[in-house]
Amino acid sequence: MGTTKSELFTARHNELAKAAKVLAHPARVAILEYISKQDACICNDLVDVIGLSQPTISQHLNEIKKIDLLQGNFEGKNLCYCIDRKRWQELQESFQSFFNQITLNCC
Amino acid sequence: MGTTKSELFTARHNELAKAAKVLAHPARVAILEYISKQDACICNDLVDVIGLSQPTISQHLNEIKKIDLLQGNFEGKNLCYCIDRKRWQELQESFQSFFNQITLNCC
DNA sequence: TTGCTTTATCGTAATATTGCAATATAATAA
DNA sequence: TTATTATATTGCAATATTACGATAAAGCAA
Repeated sequence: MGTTKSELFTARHNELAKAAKVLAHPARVAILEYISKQDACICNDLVDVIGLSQPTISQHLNEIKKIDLLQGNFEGKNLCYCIDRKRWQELQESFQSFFNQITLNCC
Repeated sequence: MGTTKSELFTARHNELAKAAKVLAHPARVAILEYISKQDACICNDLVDVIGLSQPTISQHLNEIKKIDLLQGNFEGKNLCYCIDRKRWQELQESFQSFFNQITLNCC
């Protein structure tokens, strides 16, 4: 118990849920918003901008990376994180088509 | 520890995260999709359709209710759950504007 | 009334998430 | 070489989530 029974659901449902899980923390929403507005991003900025500790920020970045939303390139000692636009768009379309499928209402 | 530090984030970020959290479980995605396609919905259907126990379904419905996405009316002994279209649209717009705000990319 | 059906709630176990101090790693700067 | 800086990883504590059996509540059917 305590574990999601993923085997009961379709791949599409599991994937949407997985993406939503990443957005299910305000820090990650804020991080994504911040990165999306920078033309260069250094993680250490994030510690100041977000207000969580460096390990915690690093952990959140990792969650975002897991769904392939981040491209990260080391530029010397600095790490430049960017949004993977293609993946971003994919997710956008997933959410969009989920929200668009409402048709009928009985009440 | 273990608790999200909501006070660090804007209301908008917290609210988007809260909505995302509801979508962050495939059962709830499936439930919402199912309800949205019915013109009448009885919870007991969901137990068969989803494949989780009745208490678990009831719990998931409660999570969805918490963000005001469901209207529920008892019709005799049966409970008719419906999507609250207005709220649904609100959330759709929140996600849409979040995904639309990507502007620059450094990589 | 008794029994049946439907949904909600309680209690609890298993697992996941959040957060951070401490530490490790790896590159640059002096 | 020895700092210094930036990021990642480890380990752990606190809390949250997921799931379900048992039970309660509330209506209908007989």
